[in-house]
Amino acid sequence: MTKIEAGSARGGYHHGDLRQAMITAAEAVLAEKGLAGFTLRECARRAGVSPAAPAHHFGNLTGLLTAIATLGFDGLSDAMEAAAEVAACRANGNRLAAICDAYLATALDKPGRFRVVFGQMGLNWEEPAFKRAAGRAFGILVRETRCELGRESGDDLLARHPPSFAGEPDLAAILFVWSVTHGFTTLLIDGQLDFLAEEGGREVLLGLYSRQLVAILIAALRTLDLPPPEALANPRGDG
Amino acid sequence: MTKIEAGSARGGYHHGDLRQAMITAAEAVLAEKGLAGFTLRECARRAGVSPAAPAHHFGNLTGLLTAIATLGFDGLSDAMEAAAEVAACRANGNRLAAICDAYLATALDKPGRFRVVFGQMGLNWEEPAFKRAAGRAFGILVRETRCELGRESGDDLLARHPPSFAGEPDLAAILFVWSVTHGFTTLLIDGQLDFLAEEGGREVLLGLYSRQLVAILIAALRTLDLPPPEALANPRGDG
DNA sequence: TCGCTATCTTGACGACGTCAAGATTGATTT
DNA sequence: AAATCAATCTTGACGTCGTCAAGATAGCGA
Repeated sequence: MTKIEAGSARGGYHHGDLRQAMITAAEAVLAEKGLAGFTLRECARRAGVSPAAPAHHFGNLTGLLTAIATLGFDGLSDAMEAAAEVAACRANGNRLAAICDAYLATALDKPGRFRVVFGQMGLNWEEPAFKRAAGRAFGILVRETRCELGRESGDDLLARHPPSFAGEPDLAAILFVWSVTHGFTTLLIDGQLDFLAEEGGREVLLGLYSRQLVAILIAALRTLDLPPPEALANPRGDG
Repeated sequence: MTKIEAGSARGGYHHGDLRQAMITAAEAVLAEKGLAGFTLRECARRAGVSPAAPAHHFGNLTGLLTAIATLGFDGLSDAMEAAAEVAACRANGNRLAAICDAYLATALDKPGRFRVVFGQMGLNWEEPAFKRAAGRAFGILVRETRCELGRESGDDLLARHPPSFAGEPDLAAILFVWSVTHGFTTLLIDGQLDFLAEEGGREVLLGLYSRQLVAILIAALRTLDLPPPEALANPRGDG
């Protein structure tokens, strides 16, 4: 249960730092029971507080989930930055590949938190801290994808107000990278690939992802050398 | 509300075809309120039946969701088969690209149903009908990916008992296709890309997916010409 | 016609998120 | 130092949820 000592911080009526205690409890619940068993009342119980107390700090359940999701985006950003840094120091290391690996690793490390971020629980996208965290994570993806494509790190896409990516030539590549990474991660996390790994466990799939899928992704970005987008326009002929 | 006429089929105490009525009601609820507002009681209400009635047909909420998910997989399979058929008849049509488009289109057409299939609601994977439907959908993906790769449609991967894909050389390509498609679909459905489409709406992103992302995917499969897997082994040099 | 069994209702249980009203306390002001 | 105030937390309640046990109903075969 990992019950936080009841009424911690300051022994009595007032908790002292309930906001942090709630977040800690929430992460513990997510780690133990996953998103399915996640409950506001349970988190309040672990924080040693009545069910109505968190309302003053988070408004409602959505507020708490948004706070968790903010942590999730920040954790994702930190992991990606660290992985890119390590890869950059290694000979033949690839920053973008490292980021893709870090994305999956982060999700596997804290699946519940990942599901809060990218699930369908309805977060508060107007929360400034949350918006900032999400923008940072996406910004890393944008930067590293363009770096891999050999682009100069000219204008920061996220700095535009409003962020209009309509004419951005690299947007397709960026979303391609994100789609592969997020798609595989989601499929694996949600158990959709379990029927493939009955004997070998998840290690086989992890290796497949890290060694083959990401390799295909990187190779595709390199060999195709996408823009100008006219070169890609309708090679399928069914439009 | 689209309330089904109370106690339909046969006017009285017994409904007559409650199972189908519940599924119909469930799909209506999903279409109107989405997965968030989905409730067993609400479905029973629309079917004109008490909250405990569905238990005899579905066991519990998971059973109803599994039935919906089975429909979801079947709808996905039907859409992919039809799209592939159409693409095959067109000059320069690409079956795999058509399948990727159909995947996204199906999800956009019935987002609630899609979220039941691929969400984290906990389905009953032991249900034979559900397993069969899921296997059919995955089989289509396998078949079309191998077709695109120029493989002979030799052994049916899904026919193996148990289905061991460990040594399957095309598995990476198959999962790559699924990851791209599922990843973009999930990101779009769950609103993660909304901040990109403030002015252009979703049409811009749809066009980007259909014309560029899928094109990159197909081109990658063609140019890379993956196996033997040794050719791909560790081109990143960080393993 | 008589049961038998599947089907559906009723009533209840505990758990959930949330709200209104009241209690408590730390901080600010006088 | 005393008084005041705003923030914080509790209590109790409301409606809704999924699920269960027990009883009512009705289609169906013997």
